[in-house]
Amino acid sequence: MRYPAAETAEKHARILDAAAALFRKSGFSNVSVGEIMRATGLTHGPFYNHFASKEALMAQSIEHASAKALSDIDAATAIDGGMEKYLQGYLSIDHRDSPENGCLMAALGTEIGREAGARSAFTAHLVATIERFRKHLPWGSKKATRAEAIRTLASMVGALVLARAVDDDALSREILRDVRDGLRAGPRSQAGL
Amino acid sequence: MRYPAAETAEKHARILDAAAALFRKSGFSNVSVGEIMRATGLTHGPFYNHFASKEALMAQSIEHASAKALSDIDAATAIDGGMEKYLQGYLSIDHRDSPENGCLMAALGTEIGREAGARSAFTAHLVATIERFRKHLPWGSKKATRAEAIRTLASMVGALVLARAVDDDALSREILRDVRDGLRAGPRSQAGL
DNA sequence: TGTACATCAGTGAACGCGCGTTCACTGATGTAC
DNA sequence: TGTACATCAGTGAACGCGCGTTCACTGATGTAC
Repeated sequence: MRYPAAETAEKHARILDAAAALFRKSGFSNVSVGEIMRATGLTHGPFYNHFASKEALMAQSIEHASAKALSDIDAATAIDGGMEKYLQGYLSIDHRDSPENGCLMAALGTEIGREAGARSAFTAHLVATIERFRKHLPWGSKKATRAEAIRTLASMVGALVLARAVDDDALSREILRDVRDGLRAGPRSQAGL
Repeated sequence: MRYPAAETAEKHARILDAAAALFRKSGFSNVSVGEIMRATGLTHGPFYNHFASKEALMAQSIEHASAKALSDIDAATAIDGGMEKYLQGYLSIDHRDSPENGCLMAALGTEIGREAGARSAFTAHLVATIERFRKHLPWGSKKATRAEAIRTLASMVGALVLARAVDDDALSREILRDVRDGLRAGPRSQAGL
C-alpha cells in the first residue's frame, strides 16, 4: 500500500541510524540487511527502495555517523575547556562499552580498508576530524600543529581499539588511563632521544 | 588413504600459517574454511581432523601469529638500536601494505573483541608485547615505564589502522610519518598543559 | 625379512542454514476531474 | 467537495549462492606376526 510521503524520509533516516549503530557494534559482515530492517520495525523487502545495495548502505552509514560525530566535536569545542572534556570522554569506560554510539574509526577501523565505498567516506571523515583537532587541541594555538593533531588522534583510536579487544578489565582500564594521562601532559617533547 | 605421520604435523602448521595470513589480510568473517584449506593445497574436508571449528582456528591462529611477532621483537632488540629500527619498520609503507605478515593488533583489532576465543589469546599477546616494549623502548631505562610502553603501542596501532583505512596515499603517509616523528622525539613531556 | 591387515588423513558429495537480492502482490495515499 | 483511479512503499515468499560442518569412502602407511 501507499504510505504518507513524510514517513518515507523518516524511515530512510531510521534505516541509517540503525545501520550506523549495528555496524559499529558488530562489524559490517556480522550484520545482515534483515537485522537492520528488523531494527527499524520493517521487513527486509523495502530495503531496496531506499538503498542500492548493502555496500551502498555501508558508505552512507559512515557519512551519517560522521556528520553526527563532527557536530558533537563542534558542540564540545564551543565552550571553554570543552576539547579537554571531549578527549577524556573519548577515553572513558562508557565510550569503550558503547561502540554503537561511539567513534567510527575505533569501531570499524580495520574493516573499512576492505570496503571500497566505505573507504572514501571514511577518508572525508578523518580529514574533517584532523582539522577540528588541529584547531582545538587544548595546549594552546602555538604548538597545535596538524602533526600533533594526527598523533593525538592515532593514540586515541589505538587506545580504544586495544581497550576493547582485551579480555582483562584491569588492563583495559590501564590502557585508557595511561593514554588519557599522556594527552593531559600535552604534546611530545622535542628533547627526547 | 593413510599419510606419513611427519606430514600431518607439517600440514597442521601450514593451515595455521595460511589462516594467520588470510585472517590478517581479509578479516575473520571474510575468509572461509575452504579458502584457508585451498591455500594449503588440500580440500576442505580434513580441516576438522586438525581443528574443532573455525572459531578454534581463529584463537590458535592468533597464538601462532603472536609467537612469531614476539620472536621478531626479541630478534630486533638483541642488537643495539634494534628497537628504534623496529619502531620505524612498524610505521613503514611496507608494513602498511602487507597486513598478512604484519601486526595482529592493527590487522584484526576491531574484530577481536567480538570473538570470545580470539580475545583471550589476544590479551596474552598484548601483555607480552607491552612487557617487551617496557624493557626496550629506546629512550633509556629511567623513563621507560609501563605507561609509556602502552602509550607508544597505542600510537603505533592507531596510526597503522588509520593509514590503512584511508583512501588517500598522501594522507596515509603523513599519518605514518607524523607518528614516527613523534616516537623519535621520545616520551611526552610532563610540562604540558 | 615378508605377508596380512588395521589405521586414519585426505576426498568430495551432501547437509541445513542464512545471506543478499528480487518480485508479484497489496491497498491507503495523493491526484485528476 | 466528491468520486475514480494511478501511484508506489511495504509485504513476504522465493531465488541462487556460499557458508560451516558431516560423513561414507579410499588406499598408502605402519604394525603384528
